Amino acid sequence: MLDRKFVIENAEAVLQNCANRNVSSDVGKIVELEKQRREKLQETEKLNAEAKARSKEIGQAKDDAERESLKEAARQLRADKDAAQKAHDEMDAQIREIELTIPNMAHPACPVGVDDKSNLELGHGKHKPSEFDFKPLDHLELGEKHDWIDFEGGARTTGQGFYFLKGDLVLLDFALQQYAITQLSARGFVPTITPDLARDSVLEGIGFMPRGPETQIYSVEGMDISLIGTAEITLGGLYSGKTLMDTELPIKLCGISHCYRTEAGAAGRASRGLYRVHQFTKIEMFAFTLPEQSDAMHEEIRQIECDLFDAIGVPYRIVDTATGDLGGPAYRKYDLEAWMPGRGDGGEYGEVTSTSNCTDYQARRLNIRYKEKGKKGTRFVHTLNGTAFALSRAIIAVLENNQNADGSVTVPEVLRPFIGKDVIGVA
RNA sequence: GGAGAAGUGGCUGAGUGGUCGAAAGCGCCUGAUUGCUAAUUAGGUGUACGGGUCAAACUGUACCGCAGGUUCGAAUCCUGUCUUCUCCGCCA
Repeated sequence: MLDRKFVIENAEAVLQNCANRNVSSDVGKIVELEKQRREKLQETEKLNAEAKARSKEIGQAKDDAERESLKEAARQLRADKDAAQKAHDEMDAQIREIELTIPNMAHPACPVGVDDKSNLELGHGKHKPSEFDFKPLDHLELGEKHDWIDFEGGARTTGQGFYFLKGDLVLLDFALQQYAITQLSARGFVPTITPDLARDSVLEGIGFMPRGPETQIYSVEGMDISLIGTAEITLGGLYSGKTLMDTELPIKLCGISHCYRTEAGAAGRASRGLYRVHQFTKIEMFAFTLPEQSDAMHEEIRQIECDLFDAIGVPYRIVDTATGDLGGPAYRKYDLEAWMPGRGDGGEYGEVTSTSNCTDYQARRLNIRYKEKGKKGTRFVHTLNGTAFALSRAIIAVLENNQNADGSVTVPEVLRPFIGKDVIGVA
């Protein structure tokens, strides 16, 4: 959510931004409604002040007659005030409804375009895609060969898109988690295991739609909680409604959680294997910062993502996401797309991480503020998130890039201490 | 899951229908004073949204977990809800 005053005072820029993001919001209506709302607010407050004054006089009334007449006057004023209040609240609700549809403003350097075709490639990782002197398998073929992944069993027990991970792949999964947690911890991100469910109000604050036909989220029947699609939700919700001290910031967290996604409407884009699944584990970075820290923090998180994927020997490219592909909360977003030799014909890049600077967009919805010592008032914090490893996709990248002619997979050196093997899938 | 108790300002904690944004203490800030990492003393010290101003000063409204209700008037009474604590049950 944007600041209401900002929207009113910069209606044209906000409208242009909506267009750039391929979102339609009735900004003009907000401007008009807000003007009316303020008038109504003043009327309400005036009536209320008047009613309060009468009520106070009742306590000191000389006699019953005077008391009764004051009561009547107060009753009338209160009724008028209630009517004005109601009108005001209705306008306020209408404004808020529109406000919720307005996306965050975009970083000035953000490539402008209505969809991902305008995404800008910023650079590549340390490693180049391998030249295999054999025909590389995709991760599903590798998984089948070694009995690592069982989608059939997943479908039988749970449903399409669920899977069992088995054997050495489990060790690889844990190794990636451990490595990420170790690295992030060393860089000041506090390891944090979060709930896998969150209140719908928190989901909404982060920018997800918990229910409805377009939802990507599994919700729990009869309760206002849902399975989270990412730890961003719970980590962001962690300080909802709180006012932090500026000296506490930045707060850097390394979230560990399962992620559940319905992937509704993704059928046409269905991908083989682990690429698009209903449940996976994710190690997620999250930061609460001062406004002036968020740009630098965003670069820091992006750099960590690069370091992690460089460390596990996966080739990738960095993408600066175009305005139309940013989603609602992001001010700027970088994706890492890993080279996946088994994807498409002869390999393709596939998204493995994403880091967003959401500035104060989520903080305003979640009401997360900070206070500067000695200064009056509070301001909203900035929030940022970024993927360290999404297990499933990181596994794809490791398996496909490090495979050998015999179908075994060389374990990236940094992961070996956690696995205890140099190679997995040896016949 | 069952039964109780409680949720007040940065903290502790008063307040059971009117003059309460809320006593007191602590903490914090400012000044005074004492030559000594402190004591004493005076004053100040919440947030949000409006009005006002170049900016302040100043000023209106709301906020005593949250949402409703009763009443001329609610921190105070009623209902619901959330959270916390205690006891019981169950259980990894």
